[in-house]
Amino acid sequence: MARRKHPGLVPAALLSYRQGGPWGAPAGLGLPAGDRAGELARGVLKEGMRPGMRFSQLFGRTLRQEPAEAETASHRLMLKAGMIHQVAAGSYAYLPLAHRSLRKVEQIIREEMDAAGSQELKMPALQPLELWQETGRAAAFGQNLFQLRDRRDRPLVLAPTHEEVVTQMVRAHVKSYRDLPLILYQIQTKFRDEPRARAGLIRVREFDMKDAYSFDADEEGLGLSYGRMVEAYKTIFRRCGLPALAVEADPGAIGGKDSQEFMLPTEAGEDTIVLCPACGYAANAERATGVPPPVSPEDRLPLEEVATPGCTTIAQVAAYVGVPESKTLKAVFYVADGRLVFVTIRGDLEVNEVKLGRVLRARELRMASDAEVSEAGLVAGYASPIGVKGVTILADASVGQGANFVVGANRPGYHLRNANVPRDFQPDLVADIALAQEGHGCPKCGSPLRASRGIEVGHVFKLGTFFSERLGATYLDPRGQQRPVVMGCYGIGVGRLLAAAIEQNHDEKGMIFPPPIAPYEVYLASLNVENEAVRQAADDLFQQLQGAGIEVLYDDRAESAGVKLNDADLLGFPVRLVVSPRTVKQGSVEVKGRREEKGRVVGMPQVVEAVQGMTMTR
RNA sequence: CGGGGCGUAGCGCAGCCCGGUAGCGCACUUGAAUGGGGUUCAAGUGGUCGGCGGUUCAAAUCCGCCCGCCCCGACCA
Repeated sequence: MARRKHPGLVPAALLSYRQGGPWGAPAGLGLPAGDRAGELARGVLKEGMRPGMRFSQLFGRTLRQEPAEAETASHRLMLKAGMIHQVAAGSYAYLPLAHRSLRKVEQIIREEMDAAGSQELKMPALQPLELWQETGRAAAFGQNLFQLRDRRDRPLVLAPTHEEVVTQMVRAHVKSYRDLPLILYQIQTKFRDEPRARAGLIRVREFDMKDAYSFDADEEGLGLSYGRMVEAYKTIFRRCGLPALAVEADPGAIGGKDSQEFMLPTEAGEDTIVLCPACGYAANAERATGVPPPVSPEDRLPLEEVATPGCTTIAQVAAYVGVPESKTLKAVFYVADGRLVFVTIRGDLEVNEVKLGRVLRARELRMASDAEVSEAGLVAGYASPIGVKGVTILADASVGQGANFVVGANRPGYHLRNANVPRDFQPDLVADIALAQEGHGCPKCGSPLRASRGIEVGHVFKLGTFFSERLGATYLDPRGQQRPVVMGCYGIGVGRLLAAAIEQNHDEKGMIFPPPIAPYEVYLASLNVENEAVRQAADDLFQQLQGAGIEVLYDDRAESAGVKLNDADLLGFPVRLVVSPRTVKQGSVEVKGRREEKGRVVGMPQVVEAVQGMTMTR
């Protein structure tokens, strides 16, 4: 830690940043009175945040080498910059720089949620397990739910989300249609015992989330609330400087109607999204519909057996028989809630397990083991939907869009060619269970789809009456009828948003913060602090900037120029100011934007104005 | 949970095979020089070698068990 003057005992009133306490400025110097109104007008974000900080007193240090464990850019850079500190797998402390960014994100979220008419509150993270059993979600979350017991041995959970509690609370306080509509939100710590935490703040086990819940009298009301939240989200991401993309998402186990995810496109993303450059269709690959490449029509030929020794994969079979993969049928076996399901799909396509699970209404879905497959009388690698009994056969829609397929013969070393539906076998169910892939046709306009990776930073969801029915959250309508409230929920991962922003905005030297969420707006470096004139000029400039309400980290450390300039690039604030013997001699300062190649020299009296010109973008 | 890798100073690593004084670079402290892209020299501080047990005269090193962390997969309202 940097050496500093011990603050000693200072009356509390003097510690306010307005007074210029020993942390914000040298004792005794004090800060100019400043223009608080003007400062706030530049962005309510500054509320409660001290605008200036000396690097020599900042908690957290930048590292020369990067911790070996970090691979993802945001993880690596945040560790290197001393912004985060790992405490356990998926559990991080936010040091002051990260904390400032997070507070800015939260503040933007608050402003937009408030503007959309929702009310902030805060619910407990510690909740009785019983509440989660009432809705069946204790089982649905399974191992992901953190559970613990109190001293009286009562089972408790650390909440992964708050639908149960908010619904229970609304049940007690909402009685009439006159109490609706209602949107409540909080920014709260969530706990999820993820199977694998990864990539720094991208997937963690303890994280802060803004979660909002809407309560309406009917579906139409829900539509309005949902629309308002979508608009608020667009504004939030735009204000954070992030081009988040709204994509159709899978509604999940609760079975709501609409669901959209807000994705930030980046290679480090965990999700695949498919989008149509022509018409704007965009969906999570879990959910997306793609039109598979067509196959040319042909006459139905008679079924015949062919020997295919050693051909147990689609690629081998297609090559051996001499047909394209799109003229074969793939057989995949799943166990859905204990029941074996024979899934067949055109050989050039992949099964989308999310769609499959939804079609089967399965709570638990997994691939079948080889043993389970042979117990059902099927031959792995040569399994055939033709002549199978006692097993549910589910065919992808693509099976009906081709003819004369090569399928297994259900005996080792043989396949059948010229299989046709429904002539040769009749599926119990035909549905779209194919994974949409790059190059498939857009379901809206037919143009080729593109695929991209993305990080989910927000999710909005129409819940309907799932929770209100189970927990008895009802209201009386104007005719005195008791009805369940209709709900929606809306989440944004705050820390993940910060990580995603860095993921998307960095170069080989460091982070490049979108200005609205940068920890500070300005990095002020003094080169050669031993030089009294430099020190004096930099100190003065530091005071001036703070007085103008500009957020500035003043690098007053006795470090070499290289160290300071590299740290400036690493931390990636929007503006870098350099005061050096050279600039002092000219009565000027070097001003450089983080994305700019070269700085420019600005006369000392014009510096504040120049900086304001570069940071007033919000 | 399956596969792989790793735990030695705040960070990056060597030492381990072949048992015998715990080392290097960075960071940190002191002094001197330097002063626009991780500068130089000198002298220092800092370590339960992840934990427990075993073998041995002697364990960072060999053996066993456990714990933690990372990556891939599975999983993921």
